[in-house]
Amino acid sequence: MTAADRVYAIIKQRILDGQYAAGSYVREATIGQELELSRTPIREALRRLVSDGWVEVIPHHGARVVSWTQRDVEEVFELRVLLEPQVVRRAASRIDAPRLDSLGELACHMEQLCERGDAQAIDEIATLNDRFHAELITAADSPRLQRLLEAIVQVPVSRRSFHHYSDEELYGSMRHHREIIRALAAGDGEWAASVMRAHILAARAAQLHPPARHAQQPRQQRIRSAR
Amino acid sequence: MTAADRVYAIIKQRILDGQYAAGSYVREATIGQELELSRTPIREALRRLVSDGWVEVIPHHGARVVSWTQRDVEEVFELRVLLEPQVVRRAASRIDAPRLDSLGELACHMEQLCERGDAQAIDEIATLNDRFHAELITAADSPRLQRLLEAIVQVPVSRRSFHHYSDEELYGSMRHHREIIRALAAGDGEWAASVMRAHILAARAAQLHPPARHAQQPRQQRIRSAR
DNA sequence: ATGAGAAGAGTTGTATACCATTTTAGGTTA
DNA sequence: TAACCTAAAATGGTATACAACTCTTCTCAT
Repeated sequence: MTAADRVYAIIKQRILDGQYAAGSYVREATIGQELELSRTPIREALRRLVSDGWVEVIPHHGARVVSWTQRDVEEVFELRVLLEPQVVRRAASRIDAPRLDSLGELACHMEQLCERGDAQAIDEIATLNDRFHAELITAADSPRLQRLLEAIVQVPVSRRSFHHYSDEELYGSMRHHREIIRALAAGDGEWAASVMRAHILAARAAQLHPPARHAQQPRQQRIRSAR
Repeated sequence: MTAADRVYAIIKQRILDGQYAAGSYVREATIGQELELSRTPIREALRRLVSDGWVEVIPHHGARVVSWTQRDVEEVFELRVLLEPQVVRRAASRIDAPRLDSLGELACHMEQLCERGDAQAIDEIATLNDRFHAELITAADSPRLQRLLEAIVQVPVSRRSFHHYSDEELYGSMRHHREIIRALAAGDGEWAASVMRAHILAARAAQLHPPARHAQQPRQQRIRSAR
């Protein structure tokens, strides 16, 4: 692992932690002194962060942590609604039994974590959910599709989205996972794509309209205790 | 504009021109001497070209211009079929009169060039077609959608595709342009998206199955003289 | 008081140098 | 002939010095 790799990981982590706030500048010299490195590896790390969409460079002025507006989030969901169904549409005719089993285990593990329901469990669900989608992308076997999705699905958004979920939304998400697996096992790409589309649209609804949940809170409680 | 930006643009252009053939190596030292620059900006440009998918790096050996397989072309069309309709779906509710006029002029100009039909005219059509799509993307007003399309629509493919067109396919393409404009003028995103989808699928058919044209050559001639 | 313009600080952009690593080609030896 | 060794060539990674640019601030004339 090179110094540039480490710098890349460190800066990215600090952006995720909120240590580097959106809109603030990441100074090459500052990081360099702190990590006792020259500007060269820092620059390379910053360029990679730019191409990954984490920071933007203003020529001769600096690298700024990107700010996410509501509009940005909507744009990403709009594209995910197109691309993620395509992932499973392709995967349906290409996935093999071992990977299906692997998906099943991930779904099972996520469901168990759902039962716990605490904040840490939510975090773990988010991690497993990422792996679930990553498995699907691998099964889809389309490097370009993978690249496009990696380019737009920024972890800070997807990671936090689970915390916005109501119990109903969370369990709905788990049911989607199961149904996607069934559709893939059946080799039915359109079925899988439809479920995935619903899956993404549900995520968007939870992300964009969290206040609506409050009015339904009592009903969710009933559903939760009913399981 | 920095030197690295210029190098990036120059190398990309040379790949498009065919000056740097697929599979050939882009040597840092060679470009550096030619443009009278050090390796630093060249390296930066090459890294960006790698992350944009134009070249690939063989460790310790060099940066090679990527070769396009039939599968790559299919992958790109598969993604364009998803993304380009989304462009006009968005544009339908956002486009203004001046831009509609501009699209009309481009369509008009392309149709005139169709009448000529020589190789140079085809080249000019390809250029105008690129501008047509670029106008649509601007009207769609989605930076991410634009970025994704720029990332996958490698011009060497789209540029040459028109030369594969039969007359029938070429005129069909022109009719698509007109119908897209009509749909946009009507503010009907789904109509526009459907036509665009057909537009891309037609392009794919022309690109992937050029031999099929030969059997129809006489009929095409008739159609051409019939207009 | 206000606007234009210049100077300065701060920051990035580029050149150059150094050594490590790897590949490749060529030559040597058994 | 085949295996091995060696040297050249190219990139990979980093450090350092200097050039160029941007933005701010201060001055000065109106």
